[in-house]
Amino acid sequence: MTDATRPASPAASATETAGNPPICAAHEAAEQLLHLARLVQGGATSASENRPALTPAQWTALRYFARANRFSRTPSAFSEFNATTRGTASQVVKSLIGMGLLQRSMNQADGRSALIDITPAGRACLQGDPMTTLGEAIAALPPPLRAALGQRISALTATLARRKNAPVFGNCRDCRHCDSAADNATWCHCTQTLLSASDMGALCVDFAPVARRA
Amino acid sequence: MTDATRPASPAASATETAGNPPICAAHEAAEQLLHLARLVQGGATSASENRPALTPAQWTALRYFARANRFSRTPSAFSEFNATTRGTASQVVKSLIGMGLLQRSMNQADGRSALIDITPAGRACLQGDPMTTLGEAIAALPPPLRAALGQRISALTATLARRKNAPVFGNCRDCRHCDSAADNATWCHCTQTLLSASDMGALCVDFAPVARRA
DNA sequence: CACAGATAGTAGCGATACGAAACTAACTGG
DNA sequence: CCAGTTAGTTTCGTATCGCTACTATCTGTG
Repeated sequence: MTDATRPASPAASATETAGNPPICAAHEAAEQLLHLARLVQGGATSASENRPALTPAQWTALRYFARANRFSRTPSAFSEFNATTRGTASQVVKSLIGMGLLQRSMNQADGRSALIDITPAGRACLQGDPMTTLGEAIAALPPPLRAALGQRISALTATLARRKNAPVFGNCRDCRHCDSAADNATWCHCTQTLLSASDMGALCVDFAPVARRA
Repeated sequence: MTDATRPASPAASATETAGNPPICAAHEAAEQLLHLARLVQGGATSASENRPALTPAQWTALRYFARANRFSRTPSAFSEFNATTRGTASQVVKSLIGMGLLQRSMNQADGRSALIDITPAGRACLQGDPMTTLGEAIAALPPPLRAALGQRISALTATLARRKNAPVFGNCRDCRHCDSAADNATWCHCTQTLLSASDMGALCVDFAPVARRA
């Protein structure tokens, strides 16, 4: 391939990126981060035997209801988490229920509220989550780098969520509502319940530096 | 709020997250990363005076054509970059041209190819890019953390892109086609052209650990 | 108890994103 | 000259997603 096949003359190169301040490293990193997310979600979401070709929104919902604790598995909480409207969230949930990946049950104490739980089929489906490729890539990092990366991303998420007026959705282990009395159990002052060890790693709407219901 | 208002009995808590292996840190970081991207793109993309309410895909395209070098500003290159089809990329470009944010010109050497350039209006529009909130949050990090974060994200992007059969799209300064002879200019063996300093910071389709045209 | 206001969830509408496939035009190699 | 490839567009069907309106339920106050 010779120079003649290239579109721009050398003289043209002066104008094309001129007048443009050199992109700062932070801006560039932000672009790469969005690009990374796009690569995970967009590229070739084809179905296979154990991967039923869910849309990005459906994967997000399935992941959410697999990870959220029992106070947070409602359509409304998911809509807040995902920075969308309740209507949109309701549709996504409905579609997943129709596939048998989620199931709905009534809240005995509040007739308005619905409890959404992931089904065994839903858990099996999560094994084919396209996001796991990213998880594996992160897992391949040396442990100190991986830990630092996770901390940074968490902090950025919190910053952005605050700026977008979305709730922060942290883990109970970092929540100031929680009182770690014993080794295996923790008292949550917000929900007035005793949390098991598995609860501690789950997402919670009531996560708070800022108390929302106290 | 008392315990009675809470939906699940303590006994139910044993089943809801049981049978679920504790989510590993890498998986959790991957989820947070996608969540972060969602917060940037999804939440309240309302229009204001200098921000014309573009869709996420349109923002991505506008950013791409602002940053890509002169060999990479084509609809096809953008479609590869964004892990989408040429048809979709064509539509997004057309819409931005209709808004006057991009402009098209013919490639003299190849009648099939189109050159897409960002207009002054497009550059002005980028000032209102919702992604800048993320850029600012990253810029607020201490410099060593920021640099490490950027490196990690770049590496992850490259890994994922390779796995998705998408091109890697790096900067010329990291490309092995490039031969830094002088301080201000670099010879690119791939395109047989002399690159200016501003070219070096731009995205290139021909970026290569793997030579695609050599 | 009555009632106003807030909240959980759903339904329908419209605009749009996106991928798949078909198509045209132009380039490339023999 | 001609088969094969590549750049780009168009069309179409599906799904996303925000918005608005609506119902049902809960909560607080007098």
